[in-house]
Amino acid sequence: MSVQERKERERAERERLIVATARELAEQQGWDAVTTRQLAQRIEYSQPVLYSHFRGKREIIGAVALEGAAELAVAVRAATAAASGPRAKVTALAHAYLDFAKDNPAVYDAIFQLDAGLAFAHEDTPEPLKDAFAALLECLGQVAGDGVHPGLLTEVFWAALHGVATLSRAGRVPPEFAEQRVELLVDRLAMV
Amino acid sequence: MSVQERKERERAERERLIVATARELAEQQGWDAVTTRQLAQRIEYSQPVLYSHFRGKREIIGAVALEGAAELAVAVRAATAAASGPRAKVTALAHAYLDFAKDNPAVYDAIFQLDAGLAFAHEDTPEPLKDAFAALLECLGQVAGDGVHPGLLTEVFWAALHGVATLSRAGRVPPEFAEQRVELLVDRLAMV
DNA sequence: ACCCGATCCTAGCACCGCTAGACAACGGAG
DNA sequence: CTCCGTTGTCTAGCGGTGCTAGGATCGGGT
Repeated sequence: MSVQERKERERAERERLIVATARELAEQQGWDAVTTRQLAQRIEYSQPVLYSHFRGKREIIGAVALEGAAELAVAVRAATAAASGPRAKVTALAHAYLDFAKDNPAVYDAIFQLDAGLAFAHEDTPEPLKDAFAALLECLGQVAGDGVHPGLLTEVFWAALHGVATLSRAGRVPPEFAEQRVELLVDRLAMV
Repeated sequence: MSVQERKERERAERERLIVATARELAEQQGWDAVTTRQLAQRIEYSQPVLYSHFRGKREIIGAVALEGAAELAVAVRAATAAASGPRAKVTALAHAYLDFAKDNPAVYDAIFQLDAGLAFAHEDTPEPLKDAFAALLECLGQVAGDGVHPGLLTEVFWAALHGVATLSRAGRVPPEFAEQRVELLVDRLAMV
């Protein structure tokens, strides 16, 4: 059955190629430029090949989103682990989150902005998404303060970060006071 | 010149019809259903007529966005004016904002989510957008606290509201604790 | 009454996501 | 070694999108 195994390996490899190419193209030229024709040409296959791996374009975006969510969780955990003291940890988390959004705008859009057919806040939420939320919760749950549910504070803090991320990237808020905004968020929302 | 005036009036009337129809269709069936063909059919004109009023679809979305921003400003001002005391005013503002987002999802998307080619945070920002921000500033500027720039707090509070609005509408956060989230936001971000 | 400009529509372009059906390549059976 | 059947891939095309060129038609000014 070595033949079949080889084919499966090649197939998995090609699937990774599709996702990586979609991501790369989206970061370079925006998601509008990620058409099935363009994508097929870049991976040097014809369009229908895409549909033998994914049900449609949405599912490709979804794959990029899951990959990105996993990376976001890693980035957040690394940042909080490197900082010492609750306040520094929360500040590091905020920066890690906002930096991820700034450095990977297309991926961030795939996760949160575009409808990639992802379920959230249910038991059938994909693992990477739950894990990304868990990464936030691990840090923020410790600074919720008395009488405040850790999950609730995490949701609100996350929402605030998400708001800052999207509004600043869309130019809806001036970029020069980014640092002060983070400070204000940390000072007031977290009880440290 | 009465003839020319009548024509101008009819033209302005038709422009309003286009915007109103686009908005209605978007709220009913989502922006995806707002195609130039569908829109043209609803106003009982052919497609090219749309392009004699607007440069393209983006500009139509932009018109809906501006209309919505003006309404949002009105709603926020009405809510804060009706409440007495700083804390009640801020809470009312938050509810007015989130209710607007919930009740007019398509319009809210036009303002903040879709790229309608609108400039923000510049001097050439359209008046309704500046005014909507001013409406937030009028209330939140009074609860910034010592040493915090009113504009900065307004931006952060606005971002938090925006985050809550988008994440809850996309089902990325459970709906049952909406009230508690608002309370937490008001309690911590505003100095009241 | 005629002309001419404004106004509107038909038809079409290039692109999109997606799919049916033809075709080739290749492992396994006789 | 040959033939068959499956598996995989491609070409071609469908119905849709935003947008526009060019012709017809209507109506006010002379």
